[in-house]
Amino acid sequence: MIPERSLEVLRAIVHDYIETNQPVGSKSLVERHAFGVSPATIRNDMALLEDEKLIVAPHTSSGRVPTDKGYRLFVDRLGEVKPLSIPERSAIETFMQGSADLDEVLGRTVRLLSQLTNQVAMVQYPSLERGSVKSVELLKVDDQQALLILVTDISRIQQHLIHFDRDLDDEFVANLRAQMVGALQGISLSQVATKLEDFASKFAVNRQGAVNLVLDNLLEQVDANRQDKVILAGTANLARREEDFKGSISPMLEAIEEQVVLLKLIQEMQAEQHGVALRIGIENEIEQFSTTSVVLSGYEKEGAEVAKLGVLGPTRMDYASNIAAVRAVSRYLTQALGGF
Amino acid sequence: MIPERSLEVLRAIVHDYIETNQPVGSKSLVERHAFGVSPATIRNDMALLEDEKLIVAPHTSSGRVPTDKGYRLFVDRLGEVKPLSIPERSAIETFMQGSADLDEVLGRTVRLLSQLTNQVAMVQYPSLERGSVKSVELLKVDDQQALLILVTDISRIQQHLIHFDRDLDDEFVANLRAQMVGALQGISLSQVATKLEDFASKFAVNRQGAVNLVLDNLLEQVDANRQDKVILAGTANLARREEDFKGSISPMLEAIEEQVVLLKLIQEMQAEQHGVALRIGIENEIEQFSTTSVVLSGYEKEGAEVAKLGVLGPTRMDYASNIAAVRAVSRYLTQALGGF
DNA sequence: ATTGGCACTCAGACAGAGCGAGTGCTAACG
DNA sequence: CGTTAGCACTCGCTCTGTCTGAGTGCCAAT
Repeated sequence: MIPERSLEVLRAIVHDYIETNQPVGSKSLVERHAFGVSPATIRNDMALLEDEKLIVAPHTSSGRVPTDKGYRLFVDRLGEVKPLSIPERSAIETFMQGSADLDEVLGRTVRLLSQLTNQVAMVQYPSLERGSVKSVELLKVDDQQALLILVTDISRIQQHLIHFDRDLDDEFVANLRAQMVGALQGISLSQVATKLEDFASKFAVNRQGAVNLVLDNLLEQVDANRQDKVILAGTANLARREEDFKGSISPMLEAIEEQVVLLKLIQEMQAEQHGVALRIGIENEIEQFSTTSVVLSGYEKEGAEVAKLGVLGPTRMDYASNIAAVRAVSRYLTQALGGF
Repeated sequence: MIPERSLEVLRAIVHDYIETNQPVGSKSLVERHAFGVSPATIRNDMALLEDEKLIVAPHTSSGRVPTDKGYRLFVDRLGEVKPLSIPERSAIETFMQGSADLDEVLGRTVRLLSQLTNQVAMVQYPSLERGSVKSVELLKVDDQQALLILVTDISRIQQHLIHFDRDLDDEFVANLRAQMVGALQGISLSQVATKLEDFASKFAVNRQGAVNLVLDNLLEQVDANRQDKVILAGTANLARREEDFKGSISPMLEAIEEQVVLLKLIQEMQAEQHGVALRIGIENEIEQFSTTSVVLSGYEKEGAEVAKLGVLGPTRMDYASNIAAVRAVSRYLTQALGGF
């Protein structure tokens, strides 16, 4: 429906606007891109694009700026994904090297991603919905305290110190531990709650208080696994590109600080093409993000997607390279997680 | 040396400027504060204060603004610490309630402090320089992996998963664990390294590789304890008060994201009066913070200061209430830590 | 020491002019 | 019929000049 050349014009507008941050006019357009036609012709095309709400003029008789819809068309049909440069690739590789535990890997990943894109980067912790219990431990630390440890199969380890109101005896601790291991080892996290229902009844009545205390803690840890978490890096990049956001950036900073908001956002977004999910400006239902775009991609562990990672920045962003970066980093992360 | 009334004038200037964010002039000053003298008199006093570099006129013939030196004199000699309001106190108390482990307590604390002050709040993790080993555990997780756990007396718990290149046998693990517990339990963190020097030689030669792997991990954890960490909240408050910062806020956001910079800052600052350390504007040697003030206070565990907490904001901040808030929160935190 | 008076300064608000980039329309062209 | 040149027009910017008001410093009088 929209003629080929008009689409080329749109591509050129998006390109130039991202580069210069100025509304782009017909004349400069023909100067910078060899269209082989005159400005007047381009103007006709631009009028068409404006009718389609793909571009808009900030004020009468100024150049045009892509709308959210324009960006959308651009990424869906026009933007090739820029492959990463060699230095970028090697940066990723050195960054990922020699990381040990999950926290560290994810921490590095998020910083890497923010450096690569100059945007705010976010990495969601693996959801352990489908995870399973690898091992449970109960360690007596001193007379009234014990450490409960839960290791899941994605090598996430959590521990929690439990205070008892009576002294613990070794035998009881050992017994309780053995029972828990027996009941839980290998089962999936979602089944833990049901599996533990009658658990306390196996113990002497005067012990049940302590047993339940431990079980409550355990369930809390399982729940903490289910309830996701996001880490961020590069918040300063928001401020650096403040001109790109209409109003002030403080509502956005606030929203970003709210885990809940971010998680909701991440939850809602589903991958489109290239295995990448993208929301542009107003497409985000969240009001604070109406001038930002979000690029997300899932990453995997043992063939199954466990969580997402991506960047958040102004709608006027370099989609081609950001999408490429997010995709590449998610692949490297998947690869790194394979090692666990 | 500076007459009493001139100091009163300075106090009034600081007060009004903090409130209005406008350079304050002689006329409005006599209107808002019952000095009982005419504007002309105040002008003489202001000229004096200007000679002393306590205030400065942004441009010829405008009102005056306190200099960093002026703020300094203000807090040192003039500002009474505002006691917190009842709602504020109860907010602190409910906030602190029902927190379990250290991470959670500190997390709540930092958010509380940022809400209370409307500034960027920071809480340093307890330095374990003087901490000691409460217990060490080594748990076999599967054939080739074991979990090394270090519990210190401030109830900070760290764990790390170790991969071995050969299968582990239970006996070896139990033995190694017992040896480590025997050697380390109760000794201070700073002594761990020396204590372990000859440790590996007690084991069979073909085991020493594995032993050293574990020991290296352990030392790493001890080191991680020494190397401090800071958590932040309320970064959005920076953006909200952007007018207060000369240039852009992005260099500051960057500096804040750099743990190293913050830690250096915290390290350098020493408590002055009221048990609170204060750096105003240019007093911070760190360039990015030359338009910000930092209020810090130590918090304690078992009578000894273990780390610091505080806020960071524009030099034009309400020192009286911020100092009060930092002090109060640090006390409540000290109290909360007593429970561990 | 304090005060009233006065001349002076300067940032900020306001208005008008000129510029220039860019547009939409129309008529001519291949 | 798509393309183009020409042209009148629009409107945001920038520059300039003017005015205003808050505020100052100084001086002579109290």
